[in-house]
Amino acid sequence: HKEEKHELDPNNPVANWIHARSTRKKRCPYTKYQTLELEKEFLFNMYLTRDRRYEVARVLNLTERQVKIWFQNRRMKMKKMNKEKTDKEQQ
Amino acid sequence: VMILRSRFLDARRKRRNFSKQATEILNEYFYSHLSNPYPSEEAKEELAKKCSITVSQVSNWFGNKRIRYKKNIGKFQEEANLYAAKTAVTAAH
DNA sequence: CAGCGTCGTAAATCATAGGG
DNA sequence: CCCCTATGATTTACGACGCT
Repeated sequence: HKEEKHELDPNNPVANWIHARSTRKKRCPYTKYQTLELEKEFLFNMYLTRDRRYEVARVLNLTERQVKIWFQNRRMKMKKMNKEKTDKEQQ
Repeated sequence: VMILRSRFLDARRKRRNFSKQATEILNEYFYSHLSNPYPSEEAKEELAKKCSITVSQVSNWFGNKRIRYKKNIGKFQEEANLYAAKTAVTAAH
């Protein structure tokens, strides 16, 4: 399936690859404190209510969008870890 | 305590480079699908089996390869020619 | 339609393996 | 042994699509 922007240049082998849009925000590594607090919140509940999201974002000086996406990524990470664990147990 | 925990978790990053044969298989796929180097889930499973690595590792390898290739195509030109020639020989039987 | 969910990925960064 | 860079893994940020 398609994702993000595709360039249109017949001669370049990379032309039809997926490319991030130039408007995408550059990845900004979170501080140890921010990550620790996010992990604590995740331990409390894997899914955020709107109020918790607002509060966590305010305290950590992140946007609500960043907090929302952090939780989405964290759930995918957990899923991956669980999969690797069960894969290992199955031979 | 958290320091010890983070050190433990970072231990997951302990790794060995993939075998020469595995890298060979991955590169053959990459360069023979250069216009669309996005293996399907099934293709990833097959590659993982052939390379004796996990599907996640195959995904990581392609993600890293695509970005690093794109960032400096010139640096990979020799490698690209090598695998292109190899594929041509295979196709010629 | 708004809005949050997953899935797969880009791109940057991390941590170290390994070679000179 | 000491750099140094190549390499595999992890971390942010989205686009595409799903469901309600």
